[in-house]
Amino acid sequence: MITTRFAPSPTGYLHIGGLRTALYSYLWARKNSGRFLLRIEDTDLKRNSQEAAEAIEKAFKWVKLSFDDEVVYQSKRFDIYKKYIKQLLDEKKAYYCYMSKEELDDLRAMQQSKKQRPRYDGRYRDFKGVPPEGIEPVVRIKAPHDAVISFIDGIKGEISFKSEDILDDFIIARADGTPTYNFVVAIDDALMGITDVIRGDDHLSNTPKQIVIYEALGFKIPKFYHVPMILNPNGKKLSKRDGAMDVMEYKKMGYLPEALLNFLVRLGWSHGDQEIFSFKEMLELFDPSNINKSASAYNGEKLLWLNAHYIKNASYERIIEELKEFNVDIKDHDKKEVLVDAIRERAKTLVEFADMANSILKPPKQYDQKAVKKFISEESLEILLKYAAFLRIYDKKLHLPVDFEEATKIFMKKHDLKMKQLAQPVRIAMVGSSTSPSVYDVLSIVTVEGAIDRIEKFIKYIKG
RNA sequence: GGCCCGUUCGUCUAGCGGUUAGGACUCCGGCCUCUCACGCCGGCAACAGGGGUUCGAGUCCCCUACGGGUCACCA
Repeated sequence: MITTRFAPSPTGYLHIGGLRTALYSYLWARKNSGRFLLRIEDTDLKRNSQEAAEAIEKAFKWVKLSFDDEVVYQSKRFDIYKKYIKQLLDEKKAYYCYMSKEELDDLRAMQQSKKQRPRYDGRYRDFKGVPPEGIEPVVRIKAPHDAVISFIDGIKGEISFKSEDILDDFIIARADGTPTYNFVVAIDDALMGITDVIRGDDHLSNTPKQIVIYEALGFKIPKFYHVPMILNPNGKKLSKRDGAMDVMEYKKMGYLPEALLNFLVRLGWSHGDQEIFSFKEMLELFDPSNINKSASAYNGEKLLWLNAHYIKNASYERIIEELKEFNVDIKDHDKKEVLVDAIRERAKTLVEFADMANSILKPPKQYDQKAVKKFISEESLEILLKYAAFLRIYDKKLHLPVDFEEATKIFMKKHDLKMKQLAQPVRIAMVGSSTSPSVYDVLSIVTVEGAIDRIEKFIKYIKG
């Protein structure tokens, strides 16, 4: 069975890079009928994690990714880590180091001045003497000396490090007794039964350290997949300054979660030429072995296009429900289907959708001056007046867009008018601008009574 | 700086020794049309550079350049 995990440190929100690796982990586990777990990496007691963890879970709820089992908080597992620290100490695989922070800093400074790689010199590795007074020791692990640590990365292939290049006897427990990151990650991944670790490739160089822990403790080493980072549109590292790092921001901006997920799954992964993936298809087709080796730049245009696609194809119920979040409630409107269909082809986000809906639902507060100048004349006002009178006669028979279309054709024929001559003035009177969905759709939603009101109001405005 | 990883249109990518290097987004034309969109048709646009290996290289190897990651008693 495959078990994967998402292990964020609680920084306050879930960002899109995190969501992507989480999605990959989720897909891979669920595709194989395995488990997908959440672990909060909050060993640094200075930070508060409860709120952050809740924010993260809220974001996952929005995109409908779910976790198995209980959420694991590292801050609640210190007893477990202590046990393993003791074990390593007892087995002489780790040792107390009494070097003070100042001494360490001095050592590092000296090494750097000699252009050497800063590293612990192992002075307490085989220390047998009397420990210095007044120093709380840290615990260091005995890292192998002349070894090559290599593993097969599921994305990048074989990766190997020489221990002399990257390893020293790194700290596994701080002076205050709390364990450090690379130590707890290895322990938790092992104890939680994680078989496949899918994470950002910024962790690539942590991997050999974690392998040292796995080996010291006799744990089975999982399969690693190091996913390349997401870059901003300029090809630089994605940061808060690029905006919309927080997944929940996308909700506020009117994105559908399936669009975000589709966007993210395709960023760095592909299945031939396919662009659109339903959740079911992702589950069927995803395989981490064809994740790209190189970083991908974030391209908002494509996300917008995907969002438009999902809006176009969403059910009425879905859109009506989503629109409530943006203060548009058309659940009881008798022309709600006409309205949704009129807008779904035009709106790229739910925010735009709501704006467009309001522009039809509510009488215009102002009229676009350019449009008025271009399309409104004495003659067109005359036409509008006649059209209003005409609509009044047909009143009871006009409901659906086709009703308006048929009636309007009669009107145009009677007055020898072209569609263009009528449509633009009507449009301006209805919504205040020269762009909108089909006038028949608008008329149907506005109703005859509303249309007459708007025409009268518009004429009053022009004359007045 | 050491170590590690990467490099196909502007962007996301297909390609797994023989292709007119394909698709998608963006952009530009055209069609449709009551406007705006949608849709449809068409177009612009790429193998970082240099050496090898091979009958043949975007695909394999090496070097260079460029980009990124990482080197904590942070995670």
